Amino acid sequence: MTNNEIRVRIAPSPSGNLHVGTARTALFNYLFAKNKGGKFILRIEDTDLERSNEAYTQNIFDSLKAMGLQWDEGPDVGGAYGPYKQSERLDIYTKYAEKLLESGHAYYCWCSQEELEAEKALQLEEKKQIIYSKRCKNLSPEDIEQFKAEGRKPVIRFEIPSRQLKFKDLIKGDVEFDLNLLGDFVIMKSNGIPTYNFAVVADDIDMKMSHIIRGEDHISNTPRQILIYEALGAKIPEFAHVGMILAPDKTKLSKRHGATAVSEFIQQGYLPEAFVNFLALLGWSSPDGAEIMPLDEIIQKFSLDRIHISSAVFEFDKLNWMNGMYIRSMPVSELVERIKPYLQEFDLSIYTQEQLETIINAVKEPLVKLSEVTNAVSYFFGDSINIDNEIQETVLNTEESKKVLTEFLGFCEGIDYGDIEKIHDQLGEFRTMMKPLKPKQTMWAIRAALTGRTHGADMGVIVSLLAKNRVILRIKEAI
RNA sequence: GCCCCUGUCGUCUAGAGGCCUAGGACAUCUCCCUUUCACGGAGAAGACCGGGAUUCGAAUUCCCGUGGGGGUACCA
Repeated sequence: MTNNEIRVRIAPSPSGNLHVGTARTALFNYLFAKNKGGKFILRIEDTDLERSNEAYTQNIFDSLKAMGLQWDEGPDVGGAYGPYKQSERLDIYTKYAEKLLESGHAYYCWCSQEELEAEKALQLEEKKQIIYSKRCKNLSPEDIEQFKAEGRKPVIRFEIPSRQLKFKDLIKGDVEFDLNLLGDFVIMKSNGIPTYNFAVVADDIDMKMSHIIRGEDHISNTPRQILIYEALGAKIPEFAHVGMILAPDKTKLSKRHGATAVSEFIQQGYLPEAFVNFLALLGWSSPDGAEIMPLDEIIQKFSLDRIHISSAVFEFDKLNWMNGMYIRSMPVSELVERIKPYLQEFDLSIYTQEQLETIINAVKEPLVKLSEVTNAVSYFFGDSINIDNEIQETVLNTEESKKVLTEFLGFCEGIDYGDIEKIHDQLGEFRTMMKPLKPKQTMWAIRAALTGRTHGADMGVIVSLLAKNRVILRIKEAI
C-alpha cells in the first residue's frame, strides 16, 4: 500500500436510520473513492451511549447496501485498520489523550456542569466572548487533591493556541478562523468516553484517511480537528465540505417534512438506483449535462470540483419523475419481482408469470412509486368490483352507456380472449357498430363497467386477462 | 451576541470577464398523438438578492448591506 492511496469514509452515528443527508455524503465519498481507485470505509460512531442503537446500525448497513454503496472496510467486513466501531476503540482514544497530556497540549479540567454554566451566564451578562476560562489550566496539587476528595471526575481539555488558522477546502476554498475565539474544548468526557471532535481525528489518523468529505455543518469543527492532527504530529487530510440538504421551507430537513430516512423512501416504492441517481444530482452535475445515469457511469464522471458550493433544497418533483423513468425502463421480468411485495393482498396464482408481466406492462406507465401499483392493478383481481358513486352517476347511469353495455354483452360471446391484438381489432369493430356514438363514449362505458375507473390499462389487456366469465359478470352487474 | 459558510428561473443546476438575447432538467401552461389516464413529441412562460467599486466590458472580481444555512455542548 502506498502513502498516497485515496481513502475516504462515511462515519454515521447509529442514533437514527440512515438520513438522506448522510446518504448523499456517503455517495459522494463512494464516488470519489471509486473514481480514483481508492477505498471507501464505513465506521460506526457510537460513542453516544444514550442514543446509539443496534437496530439503527443494521438500518445503516441495509440502506447503504441497497443504494449499492458497498464499503471496502467496515465493522462487518473488517479491514487492516479496525475495529471500525468506536465503542470498540476506547483504549485507543485513551492512549492518544495521554499523549496529548504528556506533550502539554491538553490538561485535566475538574469544573462541574454548574460551574461552567455559571461562568457562561456571567460572560453572557457582561457581553463577553463565551469561552472557557482555562481556570483549571494551572491548578496547584492542593486544588487537585481537594477536587479528588470531593469525588469529582475530571474531563480532559485540549488547549487552543492563540493564532489564526487557515485551511484550504476542496469545495469552499480558503477558510480562516481566529482561534482566539475558540475555547479549550473537551476531548475526553469524565466517563472516559472521547468526544466527537477527538474520536474522529484519532480514527481518521489510524485509518489513514486521505480525504474528509462531509457536510458543511462540520466546517466549524475543522479548526479544532486540525489542531489535534498537528498536536499529534499527524498528516492532515484534505477537507471537502458539501452544502447541506434543506427542506422546501429552507430549514434543516427533518421528520416533520416527511420521510428523511433512505429506508422510508425505499419502502414507499422509490427504486434505490433512482434514489441514488437523484441524490447524486443534488449538489453535483455531470460535465456533459447527463442526468439519468447508472451508478457506474456516475463514478466515471464524478469529480469533487463539480460539486455545487451552496446548499440544496430537497423537492420530490424530480425524484418522482426520475423514479418513473427507472420504472418504465426496467425489464418487465425484473419489475414484476420488485413489485411483488406490493401485491401481497392479491392472489397472484390466478395468473401465469407471463400474464403478470402483461398486466404490469400495461399499468406501469404512470407509476411514480412502486407502491402505487397496488391500486393500479386491483381490478385485475377478484370477480366483482366496487364502483364509486361518481363513476356510477356520470358514466354508467347514462342512456348511452346502458345501450353500449347491453350491446357489448352479446358481443362478448364472440371475443377471442386469448389474443390481445385480435381483441383490439374486435373492439374497433364494436366501436364502428356503436356509431354514431363517439369511440370515447363507447370505450368509457366498457372501461367503467370492467374496472370501475375512467382510466387505466389498455382495454385489450383488461378484456383478455379478465377473460370471458368475469367480463360478462361485470358487464351484467353494471347494467 | 459572536464566528464560519452561502445567495442564477418555483426546484436541481450550467456558467471560472466578452461565446449570455443567461443554457439544460423537473414542475407549470398550450398544442399534437390516442379507446382512457399516462407515455412520447412540439412549443410557451420563468432567474443572475440589493447597492457601490474595478474594467472598454461583470452572473462571473472586490467591498458594504441584506436573505438563508451551520456552529458556538462532557451530541455526533
